[in-house]
Amino acid sequence: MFNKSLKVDFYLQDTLTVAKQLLGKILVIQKNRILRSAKIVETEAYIGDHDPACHAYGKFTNRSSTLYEEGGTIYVYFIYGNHYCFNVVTEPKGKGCAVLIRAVEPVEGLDFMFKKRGKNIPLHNLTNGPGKMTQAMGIDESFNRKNLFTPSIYIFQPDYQSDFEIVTTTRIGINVGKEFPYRFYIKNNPFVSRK
DNA sequence: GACAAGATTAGCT
DNA sequence: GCTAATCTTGTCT
Repeated sequence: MFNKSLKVDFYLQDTLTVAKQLLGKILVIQKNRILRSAKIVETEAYIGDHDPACHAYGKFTNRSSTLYEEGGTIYVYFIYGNHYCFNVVTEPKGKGCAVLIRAVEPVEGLDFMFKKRGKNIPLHNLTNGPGKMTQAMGIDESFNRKNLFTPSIYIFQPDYQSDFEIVTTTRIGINVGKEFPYRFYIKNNPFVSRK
């Protein structure tokens, strides 16, 4: 399976292109001998050079330094005292761009996910939000600055996939840069965080 | 060293 | 729909 991993060229593309093309792809994590995988159903783009909501906008800090790495690097940060957010760095080194994975549809490792999220929650609440999907998949700060080209974490295009429609909207939970239509999700997918 | 804000979530009304 | 919880990061002193 690992040999199907997306190559660095995919992540070096324009950030909006990557954000849209990540929909339908499968994120795989194998850590502590437990495999879990999920289909990406919702993403948001953050673009350093003109986007005030991006952590890399107008500044190079300790936290945002990861965003200036080459496309395919993983950027994980802690927010609101409770949650991790999982991002994929895009474009060539030095650009400061990334795609936030906001929601996924569980494929493998459901036992692991329910154990992490709580045994009695409804299936559709397992991974339908940026903090929820990191908790379910077991993503924490130890993944920050790693890349998506290792057997322990990677993304691939499944062989068979039914067609889907992409919905484009503005992003959620931010106070600046609200006007940019940089959020994308798979229409009618029950794991999308919000309509 | 202090302080405010934040790419969220769960729980209650 | 509204709000508390919770703590890291960046900025200013």
